[in-house]
Amino acid sequence: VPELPEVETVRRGIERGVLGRTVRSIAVTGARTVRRQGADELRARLTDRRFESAVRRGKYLALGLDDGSALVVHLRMSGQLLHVTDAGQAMAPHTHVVVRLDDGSELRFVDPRTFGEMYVSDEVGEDGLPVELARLGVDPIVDGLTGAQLARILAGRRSPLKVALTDQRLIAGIGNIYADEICFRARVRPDRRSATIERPEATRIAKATLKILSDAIEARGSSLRDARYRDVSGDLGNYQDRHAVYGRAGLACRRCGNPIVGVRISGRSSCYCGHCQR
DNA sequence: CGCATATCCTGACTGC
DNA sequence: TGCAGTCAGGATATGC
Repeated sequence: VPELPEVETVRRGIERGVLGRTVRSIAVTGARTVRRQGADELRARLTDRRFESAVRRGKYLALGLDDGSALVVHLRMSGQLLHVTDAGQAMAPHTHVVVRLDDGSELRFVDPRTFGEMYVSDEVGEDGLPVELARLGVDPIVDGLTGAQLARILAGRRSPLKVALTDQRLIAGIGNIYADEICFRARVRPDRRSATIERPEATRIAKATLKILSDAIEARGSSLRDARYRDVSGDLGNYQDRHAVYGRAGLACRRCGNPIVGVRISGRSSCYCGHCQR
């Protein structure tokens, strides 16, 4: 379940190992991964291009190419973008796209559930961001997030706080896991109506957002038990060990010892401490 | 318009 | 032990 910290970890791996490399050839074996353009189009746009930059916004990666276009990648639920230095290494099951680079290494897109996708965007702004990603809201790590900003975002919304936190058009990069963790750290229940969040609470939520996301990036993301998430080197993240509420329904709260409550908010499983969070 | 729900998909887990 | 059924969720389309 890659969210902002996982995608940022992947971005950093790409930045270290792939920038400056040129695409020799690509092989597409999973049509759904390239559904936006099709295999032929992707091959035509990528072949002989050199990777020059790696930009992230929310959960999207945009890998800038030397002709001004960008390879856009979204991992969705189960996608992995691996940088395999030994091309002889066996293909993982559900490898849908292989991009062969001029140093003999390969970028491999692996995705059991096939929700993830990649395509090449022509319209890329000065900031390296494809124009169609402008619909995304504020990225808490790239842009920062203040209490005042968050208060404006939440004002007048009748839906639960968690719905706003995970709405990519408002704030980009937070998914189900980090939304619950942020609410716990801010001591606010995720099912509170956004409009009822008071200014001091908005400040706490904004600060918790920056702290949780940057700690998670430092820990190289969260890899759950069933998790597909791995970084470009195939390594797991460590932040799952520090989850306070996510996936801990029925277990004792690490702060107060009361059982963590599991509920469904807008169709998504959610966990919070009924004692620590108001 | 705003918010809720269904959909895509495979693998891990649950229960009989 | 085996197997059917359930759950997981990011983004988007559709429904109320």
